[in-house]
Amino acid sequence: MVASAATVDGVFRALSDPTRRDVIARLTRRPASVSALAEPFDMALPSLMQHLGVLESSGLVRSTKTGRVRTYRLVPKRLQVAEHWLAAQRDLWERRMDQFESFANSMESEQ
Amino acid sequence: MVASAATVDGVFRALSDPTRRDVIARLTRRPASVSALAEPFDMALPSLMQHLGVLESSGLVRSTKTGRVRTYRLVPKRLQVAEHWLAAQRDLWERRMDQFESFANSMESEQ
DNA sequence: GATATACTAAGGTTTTTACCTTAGTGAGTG
DNA sequence: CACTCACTAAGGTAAAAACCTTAGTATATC
Repeated sequence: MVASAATVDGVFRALSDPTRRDVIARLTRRPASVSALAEPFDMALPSLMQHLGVLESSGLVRSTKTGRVRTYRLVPKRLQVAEHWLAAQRDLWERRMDQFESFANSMESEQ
Repeated sequence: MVASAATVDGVFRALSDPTRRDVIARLTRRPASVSALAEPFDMALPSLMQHLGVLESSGLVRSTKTGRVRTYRLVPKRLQVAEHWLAAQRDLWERRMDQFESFANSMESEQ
């Protein structure tokens, strides 16, 4: 389950904006309509909708329209794309630290 | 240990580019000079250096110069800024699932 | 059926990004 | 001390991002 570079790009890019992270954080709690999501921001509605577009095209969020209300919900699986990439780096880093430690230990035991 | 929005922005932004993620991945293994980092890319050196600048100003990476060689190394702690944000979302999401489950269970037991 | 509500479409501006080229500078090397 | 090597400085271009305003278009509601 290795996400393509473009997918990872999109996810990290989407998360690099504080407005969008705030939207994600709120959708983590519950689904919400466009206007509910827009309410706390001092921003024109179309601007916020652009952010929603970025989130949706990154796959972090999905929306459906019922009547005149469009409801957004989180796609938690998509957050894993970022989590996995970070976990892979951590793993490598820890291996490196282990190597370094065993090297340091072998130096010590040779004295 | 809550990172400021600007800090989180910078980290996610830095990770949103495949060239920069590749640099990070390589620095996770070992420190490297500018030219070593640039070598695999089909990109003019100054362009790659711009990426290194972005990484360094996000705090994900640190550099020191010895003689004419500048060496870059990872700052693994900075990756945690992203990990922590994601973990917080996962935590909230899981709480929500728990609530949903206990709600579903209580519905069931009322039948 | 008029009015309000919840988006959506279109298009404009400013800033930032991601590249480039060309031209240095300072540190090693023969 | 000329030359190469590893960066660095400066500045230029094209595309994308993040806002905005203004003007729709469907649903609901009275």
